[in-house]
Amino acid sequence: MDGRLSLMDIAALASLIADPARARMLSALMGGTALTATELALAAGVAPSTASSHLAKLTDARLLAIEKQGRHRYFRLFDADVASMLEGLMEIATRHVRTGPSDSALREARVCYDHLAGARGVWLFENLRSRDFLSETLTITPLGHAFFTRLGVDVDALSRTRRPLARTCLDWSERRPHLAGALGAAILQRMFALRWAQRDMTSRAVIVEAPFAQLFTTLCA
Amino acid sequence: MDGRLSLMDIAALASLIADPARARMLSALMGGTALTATELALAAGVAPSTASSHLAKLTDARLLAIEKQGRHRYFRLFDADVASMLEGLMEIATRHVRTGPSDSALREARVCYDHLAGARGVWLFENLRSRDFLSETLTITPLGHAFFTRLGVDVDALSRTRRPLARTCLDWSERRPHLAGALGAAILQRMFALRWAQRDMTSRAVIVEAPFAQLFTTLCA
DNA sequence: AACACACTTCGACCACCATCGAAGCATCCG
DNA sequence: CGGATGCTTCGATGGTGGTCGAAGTGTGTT
Repeated sequence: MDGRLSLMDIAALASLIADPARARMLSALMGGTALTATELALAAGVAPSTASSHLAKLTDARLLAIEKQGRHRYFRLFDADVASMLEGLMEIATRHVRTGPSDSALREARVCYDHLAGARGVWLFENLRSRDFLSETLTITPLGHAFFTRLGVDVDALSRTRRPLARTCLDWSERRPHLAGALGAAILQRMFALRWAQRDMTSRAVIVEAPFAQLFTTLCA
Repeated sequence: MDGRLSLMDIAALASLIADPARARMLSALMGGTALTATELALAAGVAPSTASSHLAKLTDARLLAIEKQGRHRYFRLFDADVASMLEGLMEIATRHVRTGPSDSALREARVCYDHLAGARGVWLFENLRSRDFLSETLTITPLGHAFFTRLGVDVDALSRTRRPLARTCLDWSERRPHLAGALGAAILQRMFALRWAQRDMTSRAVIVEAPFAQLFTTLCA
């Protein structure tokens, strides 16, 4: 609303997340896809008017960003840092819970904002590192450039964007890093396009096709 | 209270942090030193009875741990993961605030739970990496082992503890990683012992002595 | 044994804010 | 130019939870 950048303390930020309806909205948006106000109202289980009030607050605080499109307003997480902060909260919130069967799929593979997380995400990152496609400082090596191009990722186009190319993000289920940033997002997109994986429509889970590891390894050669 | 591990959702966790008094307590404990209930009541600006109620909730949720000592009860952050989660919140909460003069000391050097953060913390970590004292997977190299021993850190003793030896922690002011884990904590301890740095008693700030970088470099040789 | 100190429990009070429905705007469609 | 859809604003309501002081419990001190 007001254009000024708001000074926020940690309590004010936490109170935004502390409301169950808002938390459900944020969780829904952790999937990375932008959703309309109506969809978010449904996800949160509140009336449209209530949802509207919540969304205004989250947008004001720059936790969410709006993309207007026709008569729809699509809400998404403001950026990957917000997603990362939310993952950090989840890590603590779920730390004492021993994995129930319900979320085993999430632990296996899930979307973290716009890149791959979970066991498969960590596996992917460690593979890229050990094959020397990514240097220790997370720059793309010549070897990696060739590989990503084979995968269908336009590395040069990515590096022209303002977004950092490769970053790590601590995985709350594996407690080891996985790949984030523009490259992480692009890889997941290619995985979907190549049918190596597909989204579960009802959650953040990603269903990775069985021969994924083999396909990946083949492409490396 | 109850011995069972509580299932918590992200909203419940956030609501614990959302109260201003509790947030002030947590911030005070980010300094790493354990504090008594009375001290925390003072820091939060509430009556002892109110503070007691807050502290019970935070302890129940395993955000805090208690150390009984005589007729005092010392409260501290449960572990480094909790501290890291709080840093993540701070990163988002302060992201649009351009550095006021008041916190320039904090940006320069501060305690993050029990290790060094801020510009000096990031500098330290990058130095240890580039001198190959720490490998890319954050294990201690033979070269590093010798250096840390010279510094007065008993690496072998540290590696016998359950705590991970070296981890990274994203610095909210620098937005690059600094060193956490048992090694990070031990190094800061040695810096205090060697008078390379000293704590500011009123905040998380750390006053690093001017010749620190030179002393450090000399020891590397 | 008596006192002082550190902290907790209890009960009453009050403020904040999430919630809803109804009505108001805005945008697209026929 | 209606009419429908998507979303927001407004006003009223109610519950949750933070707050304090006073009294209670336990632990050292003299």
